[in-house]
Amino acid sequence: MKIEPELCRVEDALGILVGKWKPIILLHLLKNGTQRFSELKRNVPGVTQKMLTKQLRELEDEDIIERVVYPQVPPKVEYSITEYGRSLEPILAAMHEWGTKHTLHKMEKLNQGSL
Amino acid sequence: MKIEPELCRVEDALGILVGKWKPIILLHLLKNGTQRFSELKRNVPGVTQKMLTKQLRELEDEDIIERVVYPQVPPKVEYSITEYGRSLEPILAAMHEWGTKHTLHKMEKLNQGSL
DNA sequence: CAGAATCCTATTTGATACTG
DNA sequence: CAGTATCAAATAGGATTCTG
Repeated sequence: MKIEPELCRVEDALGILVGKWKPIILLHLLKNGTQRFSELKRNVPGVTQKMLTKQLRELEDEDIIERVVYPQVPPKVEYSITEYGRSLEPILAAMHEWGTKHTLHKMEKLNQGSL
Repeated sequence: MKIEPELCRVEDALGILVGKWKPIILLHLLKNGTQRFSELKRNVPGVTQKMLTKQLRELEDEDIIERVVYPQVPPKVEYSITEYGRSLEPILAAMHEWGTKHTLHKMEKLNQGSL
């Protein structure tokens, strides 16, 4: 690698991924494809409607996900990853892989402390 | 890829990288090796002493960077990336690369709007 | 169903002054 | 030089209620 700190664009990707519920939202859309608001709400345990709406809007504003409203009663809104959003997948995968190892790293550290 | 949302460990890496000054701090340490507090302060434009200290401490707590204090007057404290911290480099590189493309993406979007 | 609106708490970041 | 300490501002997150 060679990233010049002055030309750093790390924040662009980071800013999009940051948000308490964004990674899990993205993973669900990546895995399951299109999902309704209520499906996401079920699949993202603990999220409130307000926060789910907010995080979805922010992802939509960045063209990472697409929002389709079906004009009917009761309302139906579907969310899906855009092609552009799918380009974040390698980053999520890399972080997930790192996190898996990180869990081990922390356990080793704890064990050292108790020896 | 195949990340099961239920087993998601994305947050581990994300949590470490999140912080207004952390990416740039890491890039400087990755590029320039060991650096003193005052050097980092110079190299990270706009950061206050308080925030620099805080972000460095958090990275240190996660074993991403190492802090070495030389017991002398005036004080001298050096920071460097740990081997473990260096394992984050591919993630930073991936985000930087994505961010570079993202800049182009945004420009295209703006151009579309003005056509 | 998929939200919008309001109110509230918690966390993050920053400005400034002080210190061994 | 490399911090601490204090206070204030900004942002993120959450609980609850209401609605087409």
